Amino acid sequence: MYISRAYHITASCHNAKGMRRLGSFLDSTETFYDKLLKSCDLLASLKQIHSSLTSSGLINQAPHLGAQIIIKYTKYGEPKNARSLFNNIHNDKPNSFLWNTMIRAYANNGHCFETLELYSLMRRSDISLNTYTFPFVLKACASESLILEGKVVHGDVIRTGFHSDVYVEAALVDMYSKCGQTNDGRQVFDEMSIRDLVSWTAMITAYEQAERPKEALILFQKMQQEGLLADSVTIVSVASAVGQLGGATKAQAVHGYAICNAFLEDLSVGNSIIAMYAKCGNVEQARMFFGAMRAKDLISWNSMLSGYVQNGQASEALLLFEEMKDSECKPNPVTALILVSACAYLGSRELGRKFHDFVIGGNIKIDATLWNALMDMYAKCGDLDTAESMFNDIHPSERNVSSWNILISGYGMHGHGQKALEFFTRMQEKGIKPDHITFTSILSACSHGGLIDEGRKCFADMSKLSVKPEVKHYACIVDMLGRAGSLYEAFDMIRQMPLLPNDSVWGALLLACRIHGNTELGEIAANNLFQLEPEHAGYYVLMSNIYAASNKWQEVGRLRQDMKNKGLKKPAAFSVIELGKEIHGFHTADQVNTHWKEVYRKVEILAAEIKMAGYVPDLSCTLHDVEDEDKEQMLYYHSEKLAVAYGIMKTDPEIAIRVTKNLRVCNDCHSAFKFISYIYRRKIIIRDANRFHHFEGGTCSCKDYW
DNA sequence: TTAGGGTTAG
Repeated sequence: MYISRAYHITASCHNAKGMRRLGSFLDSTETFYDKLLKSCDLLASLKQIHSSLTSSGLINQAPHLGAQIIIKYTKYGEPKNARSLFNNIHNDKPNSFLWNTMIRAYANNGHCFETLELYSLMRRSDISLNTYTFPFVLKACASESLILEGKVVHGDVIRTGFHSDVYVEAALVDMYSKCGQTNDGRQVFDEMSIRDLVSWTAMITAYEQAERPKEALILFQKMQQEGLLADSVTIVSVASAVGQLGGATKAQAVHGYAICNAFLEDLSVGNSIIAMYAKCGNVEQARMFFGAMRAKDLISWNSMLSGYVQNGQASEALLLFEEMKDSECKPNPVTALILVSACAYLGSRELGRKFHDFVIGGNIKIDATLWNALMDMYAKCGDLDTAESMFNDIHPSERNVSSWNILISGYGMHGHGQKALEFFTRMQEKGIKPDHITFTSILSACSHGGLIDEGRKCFADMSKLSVKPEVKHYACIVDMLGRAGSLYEAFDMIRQMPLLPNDSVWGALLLACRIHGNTELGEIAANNLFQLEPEHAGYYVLMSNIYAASNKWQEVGRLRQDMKNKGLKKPAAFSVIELGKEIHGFHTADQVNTHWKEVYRKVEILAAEIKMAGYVPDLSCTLHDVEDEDKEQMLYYHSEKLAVAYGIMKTDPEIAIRVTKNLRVCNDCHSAFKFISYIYRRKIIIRDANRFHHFEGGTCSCKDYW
């Protein structure tokens, strides 16, 4: 209708009055189209409006209308239509606005390379770049971590004299940060003459993303000292930084700050608080907060699920997922990723398969990350055949370093050190460069598989492949040497390491001293550990074990008193056995499990049988200063023995018994299971911490038990 | 005559 009126008016436009009528009609037409475009949310309607504007010629006279169509086309997944419209608009004068609009549409919808291509055309044309151009282009560089292109744009910013614009500067800080060049971002930030809230937040976020939470929080303090008040975006980053740093008081303070400033109305703040509490280890507080939230979105659910898994409460995550199914939020690939890792943590192949089916049935898109997570789950659950066949299903060009790492780590943790080494060699032959995770996995594989010389060689390879050894790599090599009995070589390694040894390094040495009964080095390791981790009960228990094994009961008593004074409790051992779809758990000396009496009887019968076959109880595996007969009795009721006994009672002989323990399997149980696997001709698979022990025919796959 | 920079699960 408007268009036919336009022709009518144009036809009568032969005097001044007619011209005025035309002018006011065009104005009202523009307003009309403007409103129409703002409310348009259908591609078909958009195409109609586009066609009307083109046939009326208005498209060339009102660039802001063309701009809206360009933005909407790109948003609706039609960037080609947007670009063709952009190419066909003919303005009398060069129009930076339209160029910026097209660049912005590309950048905001993930078309990074098109953004840069158009920017490059713009630079070479006579269209002038302005302060609006750069933030879009920098965003595109940031999204793909294109640091070289980002630096070229930075050069352009300086050359064109727009380096003092507060928007451009914030975008530069963000670009450097997202490209991993935090210090360069800081330099831009320091050279700014005016810093507003967004620039401060960009820099705080940069430190948080670079896992430099201390610097993020120092900057946050400084910002407040300069009189700027945080907004909800700032608080999200601050909450993440506190989560990385840990600390209950700080977390409470951030939560309080959010309440006082009414930031909790913003869902992203609430979500970041869930993650913050969970990362600080306060999963109960996270759950309370989550439960009290009036509105929850998918990220709230995923944050809580992930919080449980991070804190080793994978079963809680699975229970929460049941609640999620009744909510309005539908699981996405991130939910699947979290749940698959929960199954991996539990070592439950049954559950893992269930989730794999759920992912397929629920049409959840499996990307490379989720595929790798599924592979990892199968590997951790001991199903290496499925893991390897999934690996083979990935197109060779799409196998990334993580895919290789998962297999190396999978074979390694199951005691197949040689197989892990084969994959380590193969990945290099295929031109994939091992990273720090590859080396942690391969060193651990050598340790678990008793391949000491190969392990030494891999450690030496690190510098050849320019991977700098980190503290965790030293922990692996100390563990490997220590378990193999080269205690003094391990100790020398610690003394010579160029980094400060942490608790895992000294912990590896302490464990080795426990294995090989070395009180002297054990005390050195323990004293370091008591300084580094005074609240960690496990180290006191290990040292007590060393003393107990050499009958130093006075020292055992002293350590126990220490623990008592500090309010530390020996971590409770817990073992889980999966029987079909049921999961049964046992504590040490469990008298709570409904079947405990019959399980005790079975365990006593087992003990008598294996003794006849030559099993000798390792009495050093109990802490107590009691008669040997009582000690032996105590050994029987270790959680893993109860779980295995239950498995023998309840499963068919051809089925493998799969038990997962939260702490390391004790030496006595390790030896007992060899005998049980022999006498009962049963396959027994025990998972402790991050290693598996496959018992069959009287032997174990691992070579790192004494 | 219209446009711009910093945020949460993985």
